[in-house]
Amino acid sequence: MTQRRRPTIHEVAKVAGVSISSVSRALNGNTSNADMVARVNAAVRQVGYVPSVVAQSLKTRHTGQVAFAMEDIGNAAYLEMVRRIQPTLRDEGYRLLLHSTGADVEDELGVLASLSQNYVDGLILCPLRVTDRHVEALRQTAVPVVVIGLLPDDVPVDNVRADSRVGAQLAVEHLAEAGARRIAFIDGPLDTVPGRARYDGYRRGLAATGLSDQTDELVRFTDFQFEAGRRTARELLTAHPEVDAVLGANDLIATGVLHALRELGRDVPGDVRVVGMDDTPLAATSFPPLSSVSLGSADRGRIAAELLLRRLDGDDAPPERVTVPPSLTVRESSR
Amino acid sequence: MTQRRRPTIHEVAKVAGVSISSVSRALNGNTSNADMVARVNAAVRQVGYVPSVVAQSLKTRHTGQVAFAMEDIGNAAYLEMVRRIQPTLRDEGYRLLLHSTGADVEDELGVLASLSQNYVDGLILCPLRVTDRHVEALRQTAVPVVVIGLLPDDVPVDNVRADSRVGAQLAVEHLAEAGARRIAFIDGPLDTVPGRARYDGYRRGLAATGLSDQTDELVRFTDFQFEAGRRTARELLTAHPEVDAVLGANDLIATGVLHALRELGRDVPGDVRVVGMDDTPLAATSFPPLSSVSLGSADRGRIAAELLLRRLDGDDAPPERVTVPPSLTVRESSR
DNA sequence: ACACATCCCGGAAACGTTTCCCGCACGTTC
DNA sequence: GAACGTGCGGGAAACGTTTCCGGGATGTGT
Repeated sequence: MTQRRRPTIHEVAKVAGVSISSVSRALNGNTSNADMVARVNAAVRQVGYVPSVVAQSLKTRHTGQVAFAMEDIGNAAYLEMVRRIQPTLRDEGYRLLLHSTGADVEDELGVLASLSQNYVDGLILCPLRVTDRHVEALRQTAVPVVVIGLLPDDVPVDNVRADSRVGAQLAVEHLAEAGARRIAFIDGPLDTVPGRARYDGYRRGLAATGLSDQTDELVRFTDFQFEAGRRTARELLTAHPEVDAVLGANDLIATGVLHALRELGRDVPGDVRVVGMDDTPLAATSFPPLSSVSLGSADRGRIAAELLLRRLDGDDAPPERVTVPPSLTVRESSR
Repeated sequence: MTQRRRPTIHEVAKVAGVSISSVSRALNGNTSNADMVARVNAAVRQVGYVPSVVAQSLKTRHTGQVAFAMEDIGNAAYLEMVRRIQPTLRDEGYRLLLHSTGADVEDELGVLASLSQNYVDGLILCPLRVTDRHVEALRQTAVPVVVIGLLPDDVPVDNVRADSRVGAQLAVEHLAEAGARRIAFIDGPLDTVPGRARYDGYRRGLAATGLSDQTDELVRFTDFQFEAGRRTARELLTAHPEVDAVLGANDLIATGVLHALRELGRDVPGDVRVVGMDDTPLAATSFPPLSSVSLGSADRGRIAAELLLRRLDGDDAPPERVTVPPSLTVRESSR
């Protein structure tokens, strides 16, 4: 554990018998003298030189780092995004900084503010809510930002979004097509962006399938969690035994629904069909395997990373907006 | 989007009418002159100054960054770790860099090597396997490293480990106590660290409960995945219908086992009891809810972060080894 | 053979901080 | 009132790179 100081470019230069400028040029491929390159490389190996990225960053004004900020990496959708963002960035030589904001809007704004400390070259942000202060901060960031999620039209920032409204509609249409007539919906909180969009999609789905005489008596709002889904489904199905299909606003809720149905002795999909949303790994492992609407989390992550990379590459085209279409994966729970 | 250059400490100094040294001192709390502090702060606000962490890093020789490297963040155990590591580090002002190595040992070594680029102050590493080259690299890292997982005794590095051997043994003893006599085991690959340890624990559990006359005919090795578990369980249970309990080497495998049993028309836990390992969220949402051995992923993450923070704080006590004890959560699948 | 363009390499500045060192003003003590 | 210690603030060096610039050597065309 000898803490000898790391060799610098100066030692390399001395050993190779050249100037530090030449070392720098040789290492960065800005020289055509093959002999020089060979000598420098030999010296580098001899002294065990590794460039200091910090010094490089100071000089070149970019860090090779990108941050991804979201509420909680434990959320399956964000997890899928990270899994795609990281390799995409790494292939281009960028490191990924992870920032879980918790449900804290202040913290989210803090991330945006801290960008001017310039330890990152760019940011991918999944905001919980977009407040005026977000918009303000987004307008004047020092580095490129890509936002995943809904964003007002006039914010000049690259934007990748899912279409969970269409996704929910898709699910309702699928259920109706399979013969369901009393389609219940267990949503998350209505004052969240996805909660609202999914509710709208549900209503549109009913309208599109001629079931819109149905009032909201089959709709419940709760948390995007397993237990919440289970409890809520139990109440709903006890009060409305005529329900023949349930859409859960995410896979956790839908899995809770499956449990509730089992407890109530109802067969899935025989008595009641169930569809979830997000198409997380949970959908395939639940019983019965859960039909689920994929909102393309992985794709959104990849696209966001690609958009950001383009910006980092100097592209200054106008901000782009990409909407990833949802797709339904039908499994046994609604077959 | 005016790309005005960010103000530096020099502008602040000019506006405040003091030297840059004084600005630095005032900002870092190294001055006792309250008036000076006030003037500097005013100037900072006026010009909108934010210190460059890169320049600070170059000068102070630490970056405020810590890396966490593991195989795949998609793995629930690693995910739990990250969820604890990140806040723990953040509370002390450190940022977290995420590095998924994929199943690539070279990449893992690359992470270790890149530490000498000193863009991080420390590393938390979950190695897949520990080769001689790992040991060598770990001996001479430039920054503190904490390894989560098994590590040879003579590697002078802080180490946090689970005891998955005892964990597996715990599960077997629990199953035996509940009345099981023919306890099968579906393990991951035997040439992985956890695969080996869990197999050993399984054998010890059989020995401890007087079932060790049982040969390995009830043991299978496959991947740590859902489909693998399902397929393997189907084969195993077809060949050995007398099996009255199955231990899955992780929750994914065990969930696969639950599906297989349902397909074969066997009741859980009536005909066959099932226990998984890792106690991931999946255990609570599967049907029936899965008993599972927690290996304390979250705790391991937290402890690793705390150990690292101590090192970063300058503690040079001898390397520490912490073993987190497993604990069994009994749910319906083995009740 | 001379002028000129071209190419390489070394010196030095710059990136934006922190911190060492020193001079100076001030307060204290005799 | 002079000598001394104390403390505060400014100048400058340093962290480790990249890159601009200029000088010398080399090559080419007439």
